[in-house]
Amino acid sequence: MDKTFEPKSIEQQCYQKWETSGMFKASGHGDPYSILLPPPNVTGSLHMGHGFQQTIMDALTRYHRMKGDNTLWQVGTDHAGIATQMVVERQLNAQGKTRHDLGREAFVEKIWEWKAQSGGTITQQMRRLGTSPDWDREVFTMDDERSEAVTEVFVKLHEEGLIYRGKRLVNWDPVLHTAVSDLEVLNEEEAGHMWHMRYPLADGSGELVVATTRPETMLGDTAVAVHPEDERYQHLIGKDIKLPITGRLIPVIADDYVDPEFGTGCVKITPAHDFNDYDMGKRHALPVINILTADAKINDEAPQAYRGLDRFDARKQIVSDLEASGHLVKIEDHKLKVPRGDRTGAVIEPFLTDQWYVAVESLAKPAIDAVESGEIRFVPENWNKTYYQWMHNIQDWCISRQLWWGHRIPAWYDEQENIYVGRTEAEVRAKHNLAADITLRQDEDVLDTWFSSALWPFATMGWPNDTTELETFLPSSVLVTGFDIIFFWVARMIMMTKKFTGKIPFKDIYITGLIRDENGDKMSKSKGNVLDPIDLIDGIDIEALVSKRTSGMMQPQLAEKIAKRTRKQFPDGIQAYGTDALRFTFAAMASTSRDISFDMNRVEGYRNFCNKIWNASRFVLMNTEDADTGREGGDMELSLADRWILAQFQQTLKEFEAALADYRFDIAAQVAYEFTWNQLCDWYLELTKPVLNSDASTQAQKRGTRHTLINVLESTLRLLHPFMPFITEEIWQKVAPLSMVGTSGHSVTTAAVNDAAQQSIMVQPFPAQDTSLQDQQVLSDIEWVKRFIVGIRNIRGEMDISPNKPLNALLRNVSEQDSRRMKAAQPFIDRLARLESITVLNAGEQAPASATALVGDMEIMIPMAGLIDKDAELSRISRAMEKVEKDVSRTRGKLNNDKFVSNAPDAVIEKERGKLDEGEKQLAKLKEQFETISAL
RNA sequence: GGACGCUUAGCUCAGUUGGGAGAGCAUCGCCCUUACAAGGCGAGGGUCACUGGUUCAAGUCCAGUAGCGUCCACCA
Repeated sequence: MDKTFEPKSIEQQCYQKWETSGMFKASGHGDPYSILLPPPNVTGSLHMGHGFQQTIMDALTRYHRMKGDNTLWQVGTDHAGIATQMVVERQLNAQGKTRHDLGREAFVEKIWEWKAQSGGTITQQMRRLGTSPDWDREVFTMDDERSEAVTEVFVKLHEEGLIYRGKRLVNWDPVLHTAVSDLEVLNEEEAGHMWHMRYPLADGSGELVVATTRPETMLGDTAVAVHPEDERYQHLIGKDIKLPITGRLIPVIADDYVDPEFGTGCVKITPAHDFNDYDMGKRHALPVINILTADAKINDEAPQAYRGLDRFDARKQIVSDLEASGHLVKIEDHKLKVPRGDRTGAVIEPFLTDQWYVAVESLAKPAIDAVESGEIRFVPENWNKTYYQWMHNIQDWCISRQLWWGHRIPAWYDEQENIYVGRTEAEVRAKHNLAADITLRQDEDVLDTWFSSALWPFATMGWPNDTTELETFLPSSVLVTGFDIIFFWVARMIMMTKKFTGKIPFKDIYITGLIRDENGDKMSKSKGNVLDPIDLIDGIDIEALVSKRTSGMMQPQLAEKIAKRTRKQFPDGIQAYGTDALRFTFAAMASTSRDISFDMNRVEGYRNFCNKIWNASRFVLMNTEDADTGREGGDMELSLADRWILAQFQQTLKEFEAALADYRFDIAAQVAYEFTWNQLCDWYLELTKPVLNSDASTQAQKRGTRHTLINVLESTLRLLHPFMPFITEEIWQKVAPLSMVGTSGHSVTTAAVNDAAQQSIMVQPFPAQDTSLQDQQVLSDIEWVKRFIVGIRNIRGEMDISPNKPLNALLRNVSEQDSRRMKAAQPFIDRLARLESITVLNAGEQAPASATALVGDMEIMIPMAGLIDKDAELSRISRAMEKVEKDVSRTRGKLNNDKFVSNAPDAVIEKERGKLDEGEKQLAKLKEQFETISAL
């Protein structure tokens, strides 16, 4: 084995072996365990959020597969209507063309070409991440079967009256020329103005002043509203206003929606261009005058002078015209929420159009019940509040989009605009007895992408057909996703899956945090702080990184700043850390917090961890290859250390599995890391050396230690495998033949998997918990040994004694237990503390001036002669005394408190008493030492 | 306006049903000891945001304050 771990050399070939051998398939036996991959955009590429969530899903998948479950990770991609259409449109624009130049059919053809070309990117990147979904079951939201499901759901909901077509105000994106749902509109506070405008009464008897943030909409005003009890305006209610510029007459109406305190207390009402005004218009039967075109220019309803102007140019014009005619009272600065499309950033216009809607109220009820009853569980739990809050106020869902890329709506119109909904045109004709000479045209619109996503849990399992997969893998075990799509996706899946299968879509919803940059900022192209998981795996030089971050930008003027910052943060580019280090980092960061600042230092730390595993394995292999590890039998004697590491491993295993059951991947990672590095490497490997390297050890002892060494390593690799698939596989290949693997003859592999697959760690059983190995006596014995060794190391460190210099130790106040432990552990102590001799002093025997360490009541003394700096030792002792004193006085205070003694549980009091006793003894000894040394 | 979250070591974060403040990284000292310098051994470092309450006992429970953040709704 090489001296350092080189991830690049093993990962790709290892993955290929896994994939081709069929080990990613559900085994067909055991309890079903399944996870749905939230389908990424088919033409997208992997970002940190994907890497994070997919690591978690893969860890769960690999863990359950090893546990012997019938494990399926269902994979697929999403057509991502708006996003994908925009990408291809932008490519066309670069050639000076628009999609309209091509026409719908040719444009859609172009998108399919783009999909064919770049559609594999993200799934290839998932492979780099080591994910293990069943690739043979990969689906696409617009493939034939998923499209069939979409049509089926649409038609059925329509038959039940739960999908309807209606003319309403919608959120209109004037750049995309499509309606979007409420969720796709972002309301950000922006600086704007409030214009106060004079509206004269038609009879010339006076005027009122309205305040508005959108003066241009006055062209479509059809009323002015005041509060019914507003005394200032009582006399005006019912009168007519003569609208400036257009000269139209509009009434003054009373409606308690108006807040008399705000603005002037008079509100201009524009039903066609404001949601609240629209409602009020309905209440008062006001006319609805639409003044905008689909690209948000003034239309022909307005006076000639304004026609064709963009709404913001029209605003300027109208304000200046009102000012000229004396109708403008004042302009105030005003902060307001501006609605913008989440894709385009364009200001969204409320716009009156015909759209398709899902009536969600009846679907929401069972979906709420499913969470309230506990059938579906959010993790962390408090996300259910977010869910309830939205579900209880849910509005009908606008599902039609005026795009070309997506599922075409299965509705047809005849020449009289009658609507027919059906699976196909033929079905529609048959059902409604429409003669062949009646021309039908299909609805031009496509469905919201989230409509097909909502069907994911059952559409991926073959619905509407009755399949064994539906029976076996629905509901899935857990959904792993971010809180940003609870409404978009999670809620809608619950509604649709309940509706069409009667089942819940998944049992647990594990909501991950959002990965942010090292400053806690969201990663975005325009901020130039995006990290690509693949770059962390393979590394990237600074020039490539800068050009990646600054190319294809929407705002090229930011490029320079971004380049500068990038060069500062990564002067030497990014190192290649490898997949396992990245995955382990993701796992270790998956705590309960909702924002996760990604810290490059941690990746480096976990890369070092990989190297640690690598080198520990080298050590084990050096000592077990070509040696007798007990695989073929033979006498074995396990040392104290051997039994200790087995007990420690069991403890770790238990905590690890408990953490996974709670989706606490951070704890699981922490526990595994701590065991591997701080127990296995720092102590156990060192403790094997005295056995293996000593001529005094018997064959049985050496065999026992080698046996333990190789098998604990083998088990540890299996423990770590769900997080670190590659390095564990690579090492396991060398370790397994020396260990007991295969000798007991059981494996979780499916019968369909070929023999080569048997040679993989990923289909080995996960380590089994075995309480008989959790020997408390052994654990505390080694605890004692560690304290002994650390005590001496401590003296060395403080006294600047070289670790190489052999020392002679004296012991005083040695109990029977101490003697027993000494006997069992002396070779360990001699080696690790580098002692030349250990002498036990008899009671009353005079000790020379020494530096001292305490292990319980026992004193370890290193005679000072020629070694020790007196002042240093004195300051060391007084520091120790201070610590103990602080503890003792606090404990004594507690025990002197009657209320504590009478109220606290006995166990707690006992513990405190023991602590006090121990502390006082220690203090006495420290004092004695201090005096001895002072006297020198 | 409503809901939710955060504030613990220089940095990034853990801290279960209340019972002796932890990890990684960074810092300081010693060490190329035959697995590993991407390493070993040791050390220093915290008024747990603030105020009050409950309790024998509060980082942990309750109330309030301040700062930061997210989501939802929205007054033209």
